[in-house]
Amino acid sequence: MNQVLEKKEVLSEVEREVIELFIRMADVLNLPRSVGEIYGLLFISADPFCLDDCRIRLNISKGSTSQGLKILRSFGAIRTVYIPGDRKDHYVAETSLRKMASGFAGEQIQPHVHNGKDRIVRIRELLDAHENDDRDVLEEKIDLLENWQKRASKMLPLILKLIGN
Amino acid sequence: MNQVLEKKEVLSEVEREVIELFIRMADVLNLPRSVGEIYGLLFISADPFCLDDCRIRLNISKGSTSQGLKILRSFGAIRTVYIPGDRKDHYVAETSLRKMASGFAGEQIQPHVHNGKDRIVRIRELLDAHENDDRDVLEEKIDLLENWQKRASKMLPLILKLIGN
DNA sequence: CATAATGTTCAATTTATACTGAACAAGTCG
DNA sequence: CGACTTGTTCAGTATAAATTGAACATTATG
Repeated sequence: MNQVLEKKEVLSEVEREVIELFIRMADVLNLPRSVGEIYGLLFISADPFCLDDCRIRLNISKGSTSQGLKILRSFGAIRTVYIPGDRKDHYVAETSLRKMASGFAGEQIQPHVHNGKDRIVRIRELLDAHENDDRDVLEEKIDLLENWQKRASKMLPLILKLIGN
Repeated sequence: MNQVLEKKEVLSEVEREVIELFIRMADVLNLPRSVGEIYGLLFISADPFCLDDCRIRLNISKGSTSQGLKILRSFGAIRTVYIPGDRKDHYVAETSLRKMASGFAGEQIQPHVHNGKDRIVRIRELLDAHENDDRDVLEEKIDLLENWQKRASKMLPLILKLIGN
């Protein structure tokens, strides 16, 4: 019976609009569309949804839904709620901007920043090793790069502070 | 003769590394790879380069180069320098983080924020028009959305201030 | 233990995006 | 003016990324 009814669960216009808003946000943040869809659905819904609820209402695949939930979990944009007597995981949207932003920063931004730092070190090594005609000019550029890098590192926590609660 | 020599201009290891760094940055910022390549090349080079200089050294197409320079110009990441007796435009990388960030914010972020604001207004209209069973809950969610939107709007200039010079 | 429920993984596919290069202005020079 | 230089545009193509769906692992349940 459940299988037959799957298609019936349909989104209201408001729900569709909200989800579209989050699709755009996901795009800006370089996240898959499906992540935006899922978060949007959970955000606008009153009750916790399980994987299949999301899959059916958004009409996306099991794989996408699983991946999307995983990503959302990874930076704390959703959390699970326990529902007695149900084996499935149920999710609700986290609504603390602070939490999500810091999760996102830690998961999706920090790695890049860190990677960049490593790369600059590597570049400096290359520069020191090689005998180069215009080393001074290059050296200055790398200094500038490093300066940016350091500023970026200091900015991140500061921005999170700014966001407040 | 120029055509024959085109291929000779080759990138040093340091140049290649720096360019790769900017390719990564471009990726984080959701910009085409070629934009990162071009900026990286201009950043690390001592002299102004014209479109063809970039194209040849990076071994990318004319179209990509033209588009890439256009994007970089659009948010002030590069500027032209006049070279007497040369009809071509010559570019150098802008190195003021402040300038670039505010250009980027204005060109690539603000439109999305603005678009989001419009969308929220639309959603509120929908909600007011429609007779809905759980309007109160939805209303609350939209309030929250609007709150985020407003905070984001206020944050942008604040962050630019933080960046400093 | 066999069956079912739930979620994950991943190769194949689809979709979105960027890149290419040739055609096309627009301007310059002799 | 006619040939050349320079840069833009855009249809076609290539590339990267997300999605699908079926196979799989894991755990529960009778």
